[in-house]
Amino acid sequence: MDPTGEVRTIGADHVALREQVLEELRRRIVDGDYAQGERLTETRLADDFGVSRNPVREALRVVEAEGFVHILPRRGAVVATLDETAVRDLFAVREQLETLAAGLAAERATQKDVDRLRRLLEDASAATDAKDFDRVAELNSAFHRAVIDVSGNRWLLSMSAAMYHHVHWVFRVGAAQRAPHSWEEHIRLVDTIAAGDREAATTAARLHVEAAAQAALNGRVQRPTA
Amino acid sequence: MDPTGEVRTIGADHVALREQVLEELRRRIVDGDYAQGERLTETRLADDFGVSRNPVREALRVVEAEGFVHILPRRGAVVATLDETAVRDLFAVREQLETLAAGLAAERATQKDVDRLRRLLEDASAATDAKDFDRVAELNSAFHRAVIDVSGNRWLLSMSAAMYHHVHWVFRVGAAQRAPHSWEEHIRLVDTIAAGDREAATTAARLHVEAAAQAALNGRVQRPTA
Amino acid sequence: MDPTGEVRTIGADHVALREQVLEELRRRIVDGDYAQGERLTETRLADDFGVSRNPVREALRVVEAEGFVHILPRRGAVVATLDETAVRDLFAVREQLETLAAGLAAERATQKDVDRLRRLLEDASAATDAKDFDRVAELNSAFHRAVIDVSGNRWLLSMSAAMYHHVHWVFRVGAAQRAPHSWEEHIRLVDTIAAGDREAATTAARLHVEAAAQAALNGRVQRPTA
Amino acid sequence: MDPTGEVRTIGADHVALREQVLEELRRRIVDGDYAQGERLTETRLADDFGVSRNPVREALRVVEAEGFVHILPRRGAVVATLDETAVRDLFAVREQLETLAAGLAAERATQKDVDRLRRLLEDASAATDAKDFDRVAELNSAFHRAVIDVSGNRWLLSMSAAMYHHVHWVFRVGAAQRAPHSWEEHIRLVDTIAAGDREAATTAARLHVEAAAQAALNGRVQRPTA
DNA sequence: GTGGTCTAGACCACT
DNA sequence: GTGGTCTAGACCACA
Repeated sequence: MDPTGEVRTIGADHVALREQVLEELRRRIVDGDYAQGERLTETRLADDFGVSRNPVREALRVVEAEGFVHILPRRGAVVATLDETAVRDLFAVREQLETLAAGLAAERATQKDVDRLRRLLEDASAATDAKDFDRVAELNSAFHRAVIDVSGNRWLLSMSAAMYHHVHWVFRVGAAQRAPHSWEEHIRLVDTIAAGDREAATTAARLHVEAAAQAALNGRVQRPTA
Repeated sequence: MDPTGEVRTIGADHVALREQVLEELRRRIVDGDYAQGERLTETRLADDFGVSRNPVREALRVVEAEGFVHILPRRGAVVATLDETAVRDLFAVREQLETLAAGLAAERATQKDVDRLRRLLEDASAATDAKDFDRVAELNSAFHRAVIDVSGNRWLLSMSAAMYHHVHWVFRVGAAQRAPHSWEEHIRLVDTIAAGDREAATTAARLHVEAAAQAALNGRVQRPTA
Repeated sequence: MDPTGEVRTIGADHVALREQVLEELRRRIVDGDYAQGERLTETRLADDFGVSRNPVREALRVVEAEGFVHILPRRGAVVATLDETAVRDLFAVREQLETLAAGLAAERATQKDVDRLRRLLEDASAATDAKDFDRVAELNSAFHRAVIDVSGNRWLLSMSAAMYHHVHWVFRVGAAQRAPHSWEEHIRLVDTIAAGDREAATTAARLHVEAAAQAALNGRVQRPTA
Repeated sequence: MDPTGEVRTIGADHVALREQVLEELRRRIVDGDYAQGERLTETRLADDFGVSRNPVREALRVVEAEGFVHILPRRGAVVATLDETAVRDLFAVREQLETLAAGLAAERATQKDVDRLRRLLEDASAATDAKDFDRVAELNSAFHRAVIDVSGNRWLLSMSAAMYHHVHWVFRVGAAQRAPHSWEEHIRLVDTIAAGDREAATTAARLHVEAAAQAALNGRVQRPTA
């Protein structure tokens, strides 16, 4: 997100409690610490995080808008459930957004952008060799965010942020075995972007998402809780 | 939206303050009551709405997530700016989501769904004749939401909610003259959905969004406010 | 400082901007990034840290109380100068405080306390072998703080905090060659504490500080700037 | 304190608001106007002193560093509590610093220094006869500061400033009956300093502090306030 | 609703 | 003009 690598000041780095709560809450859902269908009361979350209920409330509004929880009036929040329909719907949308991103990226990518993408591929390759699968998952998200970044479309950027968290979620609670395979598709995608071939990039993105959807829907483990 | 038509209880009808604040806040931005670039302090909003600052804070997190305002750490909220790039980006994403919705709707629409869509078209026609343009704009959003509803994809539904508010915004602060024209495209779209022709529906949606984008980008009035 | 190793919550970990500015400011002085005698304007520091001037002002009051800067009325802050007298004065005071601490520690140390001290000695030994001198300096401060912690005297604790930052400063801008030697003295000190011998502990502390003072005064590099 | 006796300009006399707030705040704590354990909100202090909250905040940082209040993150300031342990710890440290000061003073005192000390003793004697106990307490602090001043150790000077305010605090909230007695010990101390006898001065200082500690710990009135 | 925290801006004294 | 000082106002978090 900050490709310049410049030194950040204290002021810019300082994050509000609300923000930290938001990230930790999202992480716990995505990582399955808070299971699907689990009831999340404000008090419980406030205790878990060692803060008062106010920052918790604001964080809950955001994860609700992102679709991670449902908030029932006067009944509190419940972690959303990833049933097959939800996953299918998610990937259908993802395909549309990602093909658009790939096409735009192919038109706009500079050499620097391509270098950045290739570097992510190399890092992922190294992490895969080292069997550091958490890092691989992280780099997967980073790669797709980078493509969207290159596309230059700010709406894609803001809409896809929540989407990739969900994609991550699907694979965390599902199967991780697809990791090695997907990176070959990533390489093809970067090649088409580097070639500036919009058509080919769009197709490469479509194939990648369709393969990912296939994997997600087959490999899924049903674990709705409570 | 509530096809059951059953009587709702008081408890179910009650909407949280936060929710009312959210809708009114969004309305004021979309209607231009709060101009682009305008600074929105929590205290001012709390006064405007006659509530305490807490529900205002939570509503602000949501409109931020929806892209209507930017929140600067320790500096407060500022209404987002609809420059040409933002509009272009918005319509590029809209095209992807709406073509997907149209294709899915063509596959899944029942006779009842088609009737519902046609009824909206008729209402809009009547409203146009009556020169009730606010109602027309409202029906425009309702129509597109209905198509997405028919598509049955819940992700589309949740992602597009914020999107249509933005589309609405673009036309409010831009030009409204496109209204009569767009309904002819809507009729064609419903015809293709009724015919169950996915391909044709996708194309009809694309043409519609492209025409809308064209209109939005040409008719746009520059009114960024300090 | 937190020997229990328990998980800290977000709320407890969150630090005010003022606090971060304070630590970074102190670090930059101790590390020589801000040289002795250098003028520190509030604006410059605010820019350096990317914050407004208010947290900077509050941090300046603290480093002034700690003796790192002098604040001239309506003239701003200047980094203090470590001349020979200052170093001599510092070590004279340190001797008094550290001999008291050692004596009290000998009287009160539990087995757990002794284990903690020995662990620090081992860590330092490892860091010395690894030639990680920054870590050695850090462990040096940690060791002395631990002794004072064991002494149970809260006044010693609060007064010595600033003092050890100064000691660190003296060695950073002076010579680092004393590191290996001092740890032998530390070992002797821990042995006397473990034996519960107040007299011997007091003596060991005195000898250690005197040797450190000797080293500091001989090895000192004169670098007052501006 | 200003032996030159020259006329001071207006500029030099002007003290920053922050400084005045600091001294008044410290005075009110030491005099018990703000009781132990009392909560001190910024707004309240700002009102009490008729200034804005900013100089109050800066003063609070200083009294915190001096140990008069504890500042809880995001919760505000509370006046510290003088329980028996705190007093005992304080006097243990005081003994170390004061014996050092006495020894150094014995080595370095000029005739002028000795005269200055004797004059303070006479003033105190007069004030005691006049039963002006506030003045006596003030002269007590002035005497000890003068000894440290004569010692020439600037670290002692800066560290002991806060310490004597605390000593003063202990006697204000405790018992004042020790005043007459302590001056005899002061006289002996000055005699040893005048004689240039480091050993004897150190001993005299130790006996004095031990007697003071004894008095403080016995005469203490328990008044921790909610 | 109260209170801590930070920012922006105005004042004013020394260059 | 530069820079320390203070005030006003607003965000953020707690109860």
